Amino acid sequence: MSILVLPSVTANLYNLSNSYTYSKSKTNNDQNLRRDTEIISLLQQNRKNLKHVESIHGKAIKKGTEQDPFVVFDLVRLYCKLNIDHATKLFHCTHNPNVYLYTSLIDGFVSFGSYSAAIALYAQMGHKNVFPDSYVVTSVLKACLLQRALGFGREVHAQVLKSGLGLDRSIALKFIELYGKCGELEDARKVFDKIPERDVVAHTVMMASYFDHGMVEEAIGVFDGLKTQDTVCWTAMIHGLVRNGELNRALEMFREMQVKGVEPNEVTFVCVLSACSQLGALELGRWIHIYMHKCNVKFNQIVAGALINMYSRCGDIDEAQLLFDDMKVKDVSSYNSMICGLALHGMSIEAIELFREMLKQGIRPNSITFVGVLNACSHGGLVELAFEIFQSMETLYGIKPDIEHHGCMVDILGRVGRLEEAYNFIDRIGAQNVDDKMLCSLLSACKIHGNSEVGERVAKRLSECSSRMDSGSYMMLSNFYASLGRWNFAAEFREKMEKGGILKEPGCSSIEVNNVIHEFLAGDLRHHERRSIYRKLEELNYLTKLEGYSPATEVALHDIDDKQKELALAVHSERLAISYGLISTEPHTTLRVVKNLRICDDCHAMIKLVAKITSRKIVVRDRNRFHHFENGHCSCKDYW
DNA sequence: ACCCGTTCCA
Repeated sequence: MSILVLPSVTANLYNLSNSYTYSKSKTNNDQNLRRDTEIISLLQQNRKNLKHVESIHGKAIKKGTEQDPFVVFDLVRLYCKLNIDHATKLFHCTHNPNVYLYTSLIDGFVSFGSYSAAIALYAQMGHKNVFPDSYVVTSVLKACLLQRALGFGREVHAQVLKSGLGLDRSIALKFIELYGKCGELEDARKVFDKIPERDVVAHTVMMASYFDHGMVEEAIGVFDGLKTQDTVCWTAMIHGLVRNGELNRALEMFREMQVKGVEPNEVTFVCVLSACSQLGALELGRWIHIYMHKCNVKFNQIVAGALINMYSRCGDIDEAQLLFDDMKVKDVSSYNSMICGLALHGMSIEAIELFREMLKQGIRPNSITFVGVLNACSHGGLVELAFEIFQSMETLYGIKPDIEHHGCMVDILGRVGRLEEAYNFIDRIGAQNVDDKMLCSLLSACKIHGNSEVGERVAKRLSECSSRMDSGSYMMLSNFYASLGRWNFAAEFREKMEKGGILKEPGCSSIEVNNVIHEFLAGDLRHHERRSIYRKLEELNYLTKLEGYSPATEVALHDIDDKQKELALAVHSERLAISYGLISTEPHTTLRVVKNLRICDDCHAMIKLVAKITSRKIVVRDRNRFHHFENGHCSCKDYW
């Protein structure tokens, strides 16, 4: 069968005649014959190509079967995937569209991101006296939850209860999801509790809703309420724990899943790899990588990206690079993972070269790409290049810089000491592009460069956005004033923080030894080998002082005497983690430490010497980037 | 005739 190609199909397409009726000779009483099977099977075979679908549509018009509800239905569904405007026009040319046709176009709008159009169409359906079925309701609820249209969702709920569709399973699932996404957990729970046969899917939806809002224990309660959990349910559990920062619990769950004999799938592995990335658990990550091959996991783009991310965030940028080079098909996310990884390791030139390579391959950068590239510029001190790229975002790639990108620019200017410029930049970009993170970064730069004049202006501005300040901002302000010796101001911000019920995020470092993550807080005495750890630390203090290390007491900012300051510094969490690493691993083993805050000058200076004295490579990931210490030097060249 | 819940990079 050849495809009839009309010269200007699209032009004629929507002048549909009103005369469509089957003549007696073409129909009999069998409903199945009341459809143009030829057109439908043609559409089945040519679903991917807009031109082909258009010409089949033309053929239907010629045959006079273009109002056949089955033909229109298939056409609208295909057009929805190919060209939403075609779908809309065809819909409006259809006489008395039935509920199926409404469903297809509503689904089309949803996948196109036009949620309000989907909702409007559903409302219009009511006015045309077309009665909803369970499918169209689930479709419009999908639009409601993505649009967070809680009010309309409630109207639909009332309608559904009246119409008798209230007991439908898929509708109930969507209501749980809608209420869950909108933060109405009690309503979500009510729907969940009313489902007569709560299966694993309903439990999974309810669980994910709790996790979305940080209600970890409630989510676990729902999970435990099931007798048997399947792969997806376990995965939702692991993902929920990861999202809520319960990384070790997530890994425990993964182990338990294996004990119970439930096969993980590629989604499970992506979640587990994310936990490894955040923990810096390289050995475990490597083991999982090997294990994935045994589980016949599909290595799709997301899985590959998760692996690249894991290796680079765990400090093994070479392995990340090898994986990236091996990828046959690379999309924008693959490049983003690698660019961000290189930036994290301070490999600015490599990151920017990769960005150029990506452009050469014709891959369009997105907003995340630029965060990575600008971060790379920041770590390399490449100010002018950063401005060039920043400007090109909108002019060349049509991407409006958001708050994150503006933050990178402030960071870059601050780091190289162009503080006045950075301040003017913030003034220029408008309040909607300024956040406390950005002001903190500039204030930190002012402190490092000893510019109290700009610093005070920034501090004033930062303290004015107290409504959305976190512990980092308060500590920054307190430390800034302390560095000027203005102890009363310093104390005031600490008090404000305590009164506001905001807890200081404690410095925490972790190190992986034999697949176990050991965590240390500053001055931590919980570890069972604490005696040996502190003995090692004392030895290191002694040896590094011989090498010329002198504790820079001004970085410890309490109003206490110098000896006390030295003591406070001496037990910073990263030092404990390194001491433990030294006593628990073979000589020459690389130590990898992950710290949740930024490393301080003093620890940085000391670790350089520790690496030299012990002939170890020491890799530290802090909040911002990696530091590779070796033989008395750091890969960041003391610039971070 | 429309299809259940879980995924990386800032």
